[in-house]
Amino acid sequence: MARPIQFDRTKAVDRALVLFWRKGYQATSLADLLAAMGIGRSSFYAAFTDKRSLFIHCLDLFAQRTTGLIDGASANRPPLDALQDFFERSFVGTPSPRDHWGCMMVNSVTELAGVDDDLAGRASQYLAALQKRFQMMLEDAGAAPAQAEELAALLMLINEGIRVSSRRRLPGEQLRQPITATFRLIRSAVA
Amino acid sequence: MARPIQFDRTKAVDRALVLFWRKGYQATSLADLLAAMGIGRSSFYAAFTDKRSLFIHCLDLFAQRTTGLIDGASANRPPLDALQDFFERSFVGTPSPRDHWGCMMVNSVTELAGVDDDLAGRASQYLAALQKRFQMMLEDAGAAPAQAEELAALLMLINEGIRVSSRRRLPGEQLRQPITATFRLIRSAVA
DNA sequence: GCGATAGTGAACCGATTGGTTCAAAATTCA
DNA sequence: TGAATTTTGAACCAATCGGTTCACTATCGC
Repeated sequence: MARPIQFDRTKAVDRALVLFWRKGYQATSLADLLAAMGIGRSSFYAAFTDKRSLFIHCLDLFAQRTTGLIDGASANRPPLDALQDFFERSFVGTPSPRDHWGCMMVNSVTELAGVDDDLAGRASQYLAALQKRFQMMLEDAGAAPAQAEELAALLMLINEGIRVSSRRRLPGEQLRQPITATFRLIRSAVA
Repeated sequence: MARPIQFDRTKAVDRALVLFWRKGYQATSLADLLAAMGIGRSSFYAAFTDKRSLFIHCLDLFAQRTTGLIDGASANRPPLDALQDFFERSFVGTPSPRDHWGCMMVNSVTELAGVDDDLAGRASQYLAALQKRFQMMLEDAGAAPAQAEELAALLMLINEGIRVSSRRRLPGEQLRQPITATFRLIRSAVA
């Protein structure tokens, strides 16, 4: 009865990421993690130090993948189109269950602010970096620096709103329309 | 040394509400609640049944007060002005610490979706009711029904975004500007 | 083959979780 | 005043929390 060989680290992290994403930090127990990752307690602590450390790692990974998602949409396309795509792709045409998990950074901020300010601050920093990205793309689209900053702040508000709303399992229709309206505003302002 | 007489129920509930608002459901322990409310365990369970029941009660109260806040702003004023006030009052000119607590309904949705769907659903319902309120005020301002519905959805997105951002302790400047921009859009669309 | 290393499951740990019990004390009403 | 009724704190409960220890086993380099 050959015992399962050494576990696949990246796959285990992915499983953990999904759990943290869906249920948040506190509601994800060690037992949940071990079951999902398919490893034992001792292996867990040997490989990831801590529940908290693993969470930080997952949050890191999530942020990295999110910016990667923007990069992917930016290939050879007008910056505004890519930006709009980033928002619409999140829930339109994606019948994936992820649609209802929101954004791990937004979730972490709301769950952990005032509880674990270090973790919440990390998540907030990643969101700030994402917002800077919005800003740069708006400048690429021809917006003046001050205008790009203002519009990026508006986009981040919309982004946070979308992630919260998606957790509410609201019909996608209610999300798509405000996005197109916002981008109509942006395009007319930039042009 | 006269023992303190029977505790003030409404004051105790208020203290609990603040705790739940700031730290969320899970991170608020019974010990936290008892200390803040100034009562003993047995009194707690006799009066409020449950931690969960008390939370529901507080969430209820929060939603009720939020709509009350809109009503307060609506007295003898153009509906759009009142609506805009509701958004700007949340963080401008209010040096209160509440500014950084966000919205208990938004917090509850993100924290509890997928963990306690009953509680999360309740919070979501209250948000939906608030959105209906937005919609009615937009209609009062002269918007066509379909347009009012769309703009209300946009406003709810902005609202959720603001509450998340306020938890991040972002400078109020970054919130106020997108709001005025959004209302500029709304006013031009409704007129 | 062998020794070193890495990975593993199970037992165990103290602390904390939300919740119950109960006798004593404070209040109410006659 | 004295009996009935609330209200109270403290002790207690099982369950779960995150984390550690350790002997055993698979793997890898030689």
